[in-house]
Amino acid sequence: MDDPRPCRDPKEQHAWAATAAGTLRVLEGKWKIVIIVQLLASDEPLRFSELERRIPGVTQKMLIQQLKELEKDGIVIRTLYPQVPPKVEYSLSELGRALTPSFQALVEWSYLKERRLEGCSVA
Amino acid sequence: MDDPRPCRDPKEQHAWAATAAGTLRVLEGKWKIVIIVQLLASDEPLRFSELERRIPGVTQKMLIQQLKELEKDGIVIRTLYPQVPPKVEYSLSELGRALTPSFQALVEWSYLKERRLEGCSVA
DNA sequence: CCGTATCCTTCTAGATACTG
DNA sequence: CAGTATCTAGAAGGATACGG
Repeated sequence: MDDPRPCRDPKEQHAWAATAAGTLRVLEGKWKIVIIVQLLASDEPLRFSELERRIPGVTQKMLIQQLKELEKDGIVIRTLYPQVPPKVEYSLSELGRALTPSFQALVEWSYLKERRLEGCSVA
Repeated sequence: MDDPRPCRDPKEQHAWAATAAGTLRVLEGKWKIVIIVQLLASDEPLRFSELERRIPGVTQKMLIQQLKELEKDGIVIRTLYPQVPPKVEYSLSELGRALTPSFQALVEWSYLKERRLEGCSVA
């Protein structure tokens, strides 16, 4: 495994850590990870109601709130079709899709952690 | 880039998203990412005071709180040297170090995002 | 040096009801 | 269908003081 550190100079490391942590704060929020994973897992853009259906337990308020923040941060794209009844689709931006490798790695890690918790052989 | 989805069956995708999101909740908390990045960036275990010094803005209370949770979740290891004055070192467990690829990818993504924000050529 | 204990503020999330 | 508007409870975070 490669050295994760872009630089060994302590002051640079510090700046690096701070930047990373700051940027990653856009992923904070109880439902953002699930939303992104659902959009990653889907071939096509998802309608608001479809997201709501796929994310059990979320309320409309929370869903719209987190989607708005993700949109503001340039991660998801909202497309409104001016129809009656209204139709809105959400998809990942290029920046959002660039999260793919990170999420792949995190999902693998989550499997590792789950295996550790259960202490059993899922494989 | 590979398909991030472990399975195309919708029901499996749902379970996958839920599991991942649940597990990743152990990374929630204002200071956990910074703590992990600092420990990843360091060759050696870090003393409590050293972490405090490297994470500007954190209070003792928050630092110890987040460290305790990370320890409870099996990500960091606390080692107490029974001396006077006391010495405590924190390091990453095997599970913690397994976060390396994820964090590498996330840090790269954060660079991408920052470049996007600045609209300039860092490279 | 490495924490605990208290108090206080802010932020988050959820329930519920309503609208173009 | 896809939201908005209020209200409220609780969690998270922070300031400060103290202790082994």
